[in-house]
Amino acid sequence: MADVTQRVLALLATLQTGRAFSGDELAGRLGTSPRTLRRDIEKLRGYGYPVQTQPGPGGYYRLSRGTVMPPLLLDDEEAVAAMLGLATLAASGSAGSGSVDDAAARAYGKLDQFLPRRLRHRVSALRSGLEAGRTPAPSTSAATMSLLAEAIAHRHQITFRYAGELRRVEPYRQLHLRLRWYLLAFDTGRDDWRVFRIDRITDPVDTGHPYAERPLPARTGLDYLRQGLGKDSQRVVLTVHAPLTAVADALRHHEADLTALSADRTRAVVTVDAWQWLLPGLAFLDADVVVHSPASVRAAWLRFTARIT
Amino acid sequence: MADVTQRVLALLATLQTGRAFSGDELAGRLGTSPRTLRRDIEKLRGYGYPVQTQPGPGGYYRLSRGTVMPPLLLDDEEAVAAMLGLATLAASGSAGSGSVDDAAARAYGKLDQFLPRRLRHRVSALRSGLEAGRTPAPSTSAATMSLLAEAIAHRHQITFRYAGELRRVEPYRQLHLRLRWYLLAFDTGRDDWRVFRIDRITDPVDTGHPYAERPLPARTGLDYLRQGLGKDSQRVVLTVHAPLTAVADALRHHEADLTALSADRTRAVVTVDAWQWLLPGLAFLDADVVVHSPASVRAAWLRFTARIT
DNA sequence: GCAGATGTGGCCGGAAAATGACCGCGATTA
DNA sequence: TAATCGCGGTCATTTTCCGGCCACATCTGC
Repeated sequence: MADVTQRVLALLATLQTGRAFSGDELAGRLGTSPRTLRRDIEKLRGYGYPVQTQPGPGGYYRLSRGTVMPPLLLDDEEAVAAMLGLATLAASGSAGSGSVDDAAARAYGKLDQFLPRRLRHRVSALRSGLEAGRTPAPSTSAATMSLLAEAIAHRHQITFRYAGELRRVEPYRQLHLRLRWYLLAFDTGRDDWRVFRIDRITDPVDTGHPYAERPLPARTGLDYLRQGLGKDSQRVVLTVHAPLTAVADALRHHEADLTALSADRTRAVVTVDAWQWLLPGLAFLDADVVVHSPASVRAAWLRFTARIT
Repeated sequence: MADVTQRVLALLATLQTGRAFSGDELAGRLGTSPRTLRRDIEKLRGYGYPVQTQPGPGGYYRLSRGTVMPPLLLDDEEAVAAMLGLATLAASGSAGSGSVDDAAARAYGKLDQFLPRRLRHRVSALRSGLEAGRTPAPSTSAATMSLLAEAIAHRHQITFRYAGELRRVEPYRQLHLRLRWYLLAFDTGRDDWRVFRIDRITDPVDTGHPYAERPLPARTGLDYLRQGLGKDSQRVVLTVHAPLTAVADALRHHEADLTALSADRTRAVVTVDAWQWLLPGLAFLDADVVVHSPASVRAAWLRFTARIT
């Protein structure tokens, strides 16, 4: 890709996903050197796109929210991904009327109308050859998510019923973690931050009442959610003698942070409620495993292995 | 404005209005010569943008999107579902370059370009309020899925490498089950039906060689897959050094037949798909366990304990 | 507080692309 | 039939781009 324009377009498309990317990662994706990437970023800034950066370890580039984009096209892979996304979403949940899975199933049926003609045959081929099994997951209402999104964008307080109680909150983010959707909000009644499961929210109402934005309680909403979910859980550090991809597969149901130590050794930092849940995945993986910390898990682990021999 | 990228971006923005522009007008707006404008248009076409032109008096350039694609097909819920589907898909996987999750992330960033104007603000509100955490999962290549889809649609035999071996198969369905994608195909080498994990398929090639369709081995592909996954269920016999009631509790999720050998020793005959699933229950139980049969499980069990110490 | 990771931007020289001018061609319209 | 307007080849010149290198600033984790 020795074409600046195309590279900048790709850079925009990548940044627009909202994720943060490290310089090396972006340079790798765009097939160019870090130096050139910096120049491209600089160029984007020159055009008025607000690219945030953060130096230091864990540094990143990220596009500020809510900026206007030039028209970007879906390439073939992206079109395929769109279909798959809808297919998998349609397969998760209860298919109740008004649920996102239901809407996804409908959208899945007609998305090809939106795609460039060149891709239509490909997408229809994809559709005719797919079968998706239902993955039981909490079913979320599309209308609720949409209402929440609007309220977040306009900084409007909302009220809703949750576990029988009426709440009034300032909504900040909708978070997706482990197949579930959560709402991060400041609960004006409790005067503190709270995370709600969106599938349990009923009767949401946008009060239209504006609120002043507060700083997030953590660097990102997900960090806060993880902290909360992780209260009762532990970070287990292990080394597995298997390639990263294999480990990712084995631990796909867990919250894991993986690092490749070498081609066939992987360091995993897994957050789990109980170390016992790690066992099946590791057993299926059939690879040597060493637990490093915490000491309590290490001890329990050794005790267990002693007991089952 | 001696900057190609900026000029092309401006050109895109101008054309996005939907109006038709004459070459001279565009060249004037962009402050360049008609020749260069033509080159820019050519470049846009190269990127896939459908720019219509018309020679002769009253000739023009125009972006054809909007007239060709009726953008009113998705209702609000469906648009939301599409975004969520992409966000979910983008969050699952390892984000390797070329994987579907990566493509989904990019598509997620661009989808609003394809929605009716009425929905754009809604979708961009949704996007700016979303954060999705990564769920480590096997990463599937979008290109592979797409190739498989084409082959299925055209009933072409394909070859690919799987676990080191070269296979030649007649592809029938791509199946999604429990966060994984599978290919149901008739393996001409083995002369039988087989299910392959798509993330483990490499070097797929559409041979172009047609095949005659066979009846599926089950009512649906998923049925067959489920049968296959459950085919290996076996009776595992073990002795646990714990009271029967405790064992019953630990194995409550399994199909188990228990006998009290003594007050604190219990014989269990459990039917499971895979012995690995027994591990958490036994680990929570925290008691000595001995596996008696089958021999294969006993061997695997010992192997596992050796590996995790 | 220090070490290391990561973004920043200046500089350099060779390589590559962009530019505008000119031209003949073909399609379209009046 | 003639005028208009997009198309694209060629060419010499100018401009930009690229990647490597470096010194520096900033931030995190220990």
